[in-house]
Amino acid sequence: MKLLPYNQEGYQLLHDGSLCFSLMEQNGIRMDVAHLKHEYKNIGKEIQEKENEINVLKEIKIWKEKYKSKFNLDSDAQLADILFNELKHEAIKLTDTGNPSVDQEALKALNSPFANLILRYRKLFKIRNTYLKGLIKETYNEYLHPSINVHTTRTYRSSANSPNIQNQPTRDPEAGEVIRKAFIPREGNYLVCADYGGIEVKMACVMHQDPTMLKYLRNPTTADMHSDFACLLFKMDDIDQSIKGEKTLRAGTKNSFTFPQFYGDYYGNNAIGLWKWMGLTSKKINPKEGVKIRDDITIAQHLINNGIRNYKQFENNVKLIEEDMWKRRFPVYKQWRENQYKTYLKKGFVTTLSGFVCQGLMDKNATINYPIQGLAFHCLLWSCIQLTNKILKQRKMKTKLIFQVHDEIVADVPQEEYDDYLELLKETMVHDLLKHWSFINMPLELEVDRSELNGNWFETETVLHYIH
DNA sequence: GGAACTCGCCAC
DNA sequence: AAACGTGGCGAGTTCC
Repeated sequence: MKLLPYNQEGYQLLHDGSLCFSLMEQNGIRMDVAHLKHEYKNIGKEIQEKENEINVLKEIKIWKEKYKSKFNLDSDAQLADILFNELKHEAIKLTDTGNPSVDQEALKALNSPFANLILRYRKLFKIRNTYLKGLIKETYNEYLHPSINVHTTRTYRSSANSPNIQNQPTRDPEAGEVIRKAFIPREGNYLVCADYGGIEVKMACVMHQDPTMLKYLRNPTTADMHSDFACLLFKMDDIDQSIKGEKTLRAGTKNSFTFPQFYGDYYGNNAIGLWKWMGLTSKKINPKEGVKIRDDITIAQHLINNGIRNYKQFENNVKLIEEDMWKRRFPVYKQWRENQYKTYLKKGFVTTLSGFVCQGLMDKNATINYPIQGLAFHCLLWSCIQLTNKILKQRKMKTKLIFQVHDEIVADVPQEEYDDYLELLKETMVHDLLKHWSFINMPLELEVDRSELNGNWFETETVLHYIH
């Protein structure tokens, strides 16, 4: 895969972007080394405890008898052999190469003390060996200087290594706390995290200009795409996000239907995901199971009341909503997708609006997704460059950009510069970008989270939600 | 002893 | 007819 600027603008973006990121690398991230070392020991003890608990189980006896001195708790191949050959469990899923899988989903399905302990052990092992170990290794004089690359991805996104600053845990609260508490601002500073809301969906829309999607994106306070699809999928009149179960259904729709559909997924996978989000554990529908919606009834009971009595019928509804989505709601978007692929077949490449060529062997999804991901990231890259220029040249501020995660910029900001920096973010990431790329014909959203003064990356609060 | 592979899992 | 996009990395494993 060759990376290739399409025009002068593309070239300049990578040139300035490289310089900007190189400065970020120099700035570095302040780390709480004592915390890292303390947690490394702490988690180590927990790992040892789990090992001890696992070691007395009957499954381990069988495992050790078979593998003798080669016994290795960290070997997935051995684990699969014991579970599926020796203990005759049924494999519920296979790996890419056709072997029985022992990933999280497969082990959860076994629902045994042994499988659950392995999962717990793995999680702790990951926190210690991938994250804590990597952070300790790469921290010099209390600062971390991750490498940021702009030349490694087919999509023209960035990547990061040593360590990968772009995949630090956050969704799992336990891992998030252990790791993100180690990231701290300089003395007297805040960590300020600014991210674009829905930038990929917006950049897709910039290209396809589907009128229905435009309407959603131009009316963010009154229209909500994910709620609308949730209503169709679950046969509800509306979604009340103040009800916990209904909020979950909306989140499930977003994560298991809308976004995967945009990436090129289909109803079959979506239905499996949605079933889990509802809290249903087997393909046989159980009216007592599932999240509670309004009037305190389960989603399973609600579906039954509305004529969906089994998984197959639910999957069929997802199929109907998929058709509705592309044929009736977003026909222009659908046509644009077809045209992307046709263009590629004819010319051998597609381009991004930021000035790059996507070429090489691509399947249909790639011709659709690469230009979207690239352009979305280039919104952030452009903002990083402008922010850096303003901070250094125009304002001579002490604020430092320290890293970036695709659609989020993290800065280390002195208390006295905080108000100015917040204004700079709004001006640059929203107003200036809209002027710079006038093809962006919809509002942009900016969310800013801030740590406490002398706080850390784990304990942050939202200080701004800006739409313009 | 290192390269290349598999698997699993973290992020957007 | 088939069916989810982009990365990095630790550990195990296989091969040379």
